[in-house]
Amino acid sequence: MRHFAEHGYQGARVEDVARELGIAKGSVFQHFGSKAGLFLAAYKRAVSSLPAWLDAPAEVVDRGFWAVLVYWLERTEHLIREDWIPYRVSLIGNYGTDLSLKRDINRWLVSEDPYGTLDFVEFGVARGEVRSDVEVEVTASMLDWLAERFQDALVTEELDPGLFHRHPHQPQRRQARIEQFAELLRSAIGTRPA
Amino acid sequence: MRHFAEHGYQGARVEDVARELGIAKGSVFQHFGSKAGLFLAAYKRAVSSLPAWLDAPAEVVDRGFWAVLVYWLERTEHLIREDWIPYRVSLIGNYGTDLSLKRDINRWLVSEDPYGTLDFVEFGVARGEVRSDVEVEVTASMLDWLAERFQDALVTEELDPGLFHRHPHQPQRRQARIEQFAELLRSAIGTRPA
DNA sequence: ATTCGATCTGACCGAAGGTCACAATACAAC
DNA sequence: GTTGTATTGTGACCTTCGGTCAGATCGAAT
Repeated sequence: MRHFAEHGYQGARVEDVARELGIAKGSVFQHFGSKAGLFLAAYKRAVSSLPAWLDAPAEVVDRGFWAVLVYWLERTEHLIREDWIPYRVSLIGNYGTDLSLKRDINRWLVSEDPYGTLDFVEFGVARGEVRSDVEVEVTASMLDWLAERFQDALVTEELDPGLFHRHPHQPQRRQARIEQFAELLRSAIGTRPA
Repeated sequence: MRHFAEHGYQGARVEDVARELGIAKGSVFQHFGSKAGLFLAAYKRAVSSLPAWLDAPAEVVDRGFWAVLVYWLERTEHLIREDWIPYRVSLIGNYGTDLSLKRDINRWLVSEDPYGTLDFVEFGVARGEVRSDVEVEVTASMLDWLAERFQDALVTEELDPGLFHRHPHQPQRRQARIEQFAELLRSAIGTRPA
């Protein structure tokens, strides 16, 4: 994980990873089959170590779906500074490998749902905070896509369409963006006010 | 473009591209500097060849923002079948290269806005069909992200099953998906009914 | 025809993913 | 402890492919 996080997928060399682990290059291929297999294992570990939506503190969860959403949006930057390696690996897996590996990654994401997005959406629907007139899967996909992309933009200039990094050092703007984003999301998938 | 579309980024070999063009490998590097440079050029061409939002037929544009949106959502599948190469190249650029190349791609997308998303959103705001209580950039980013992702899902359904979808391809649900997607988007960024 | 810069060429290089015959180790049976 | 077998580890070697460069070729100006 660390090596991929530091060097990217292409930039990471299997032999270096092996040397750091004190084993021979051949052993890495013995265990993981290929560089892609090695990365996939690292990716799964990285993503599994990240918090799921409903892992927010109990008092936040008690306040409901939207409190949890805003909690994580605001918390992302913090988490990344504390523990940037899994985020970086996840970013690389999402955008920086190749399509066949991306397919394996996606299959895994769909089957494992490591962030518990489906649970989270169902939690929101059960509380009457998320609309139920659209299939849960569609809502969950939308939340997945947008939250992932928004976090990625928040975190890295590589994927930022100018939202956060165009004007450096404007924390109040960042906060405004988070609020606007949550507002758009609330409008999209929240229950309509009567 | 064709070669990248058929083989992916990693799978495309510069020498093969050169041979197909009837020139020497060295010449490719002369012109484009590197494989990444070659791909970037192909990517720009591919995306530039795709229609912008407001390139929809005049009578559709006359019917407003949401008519244009639905027009393109429904038309995408057609376009992809007629002319899959640029879509595939765009997909590869979005997910299948590496982060440093992705950075260049993103810079270009932000500076060129090849789909004219900002124009399109401003068009919608001017007609009172898109909300104006949120910064245009945020709205445009959201539209960009979702439309891109939606399109990718359609492309990969045809070209690379299992890459994006929670569910296997179900043609009869296609229309429903498009409608739900448009509905979510309308809720998110449309003007609120009074 | 000559000159000279721009462009093209392909043999060559080096890096890195991947292989495999052999070595080392672990473990079971006696 | 010894022997036999299976599992795991090793690193020299192979192949592929992005990238380089010295020389060849082209083309416009004189």
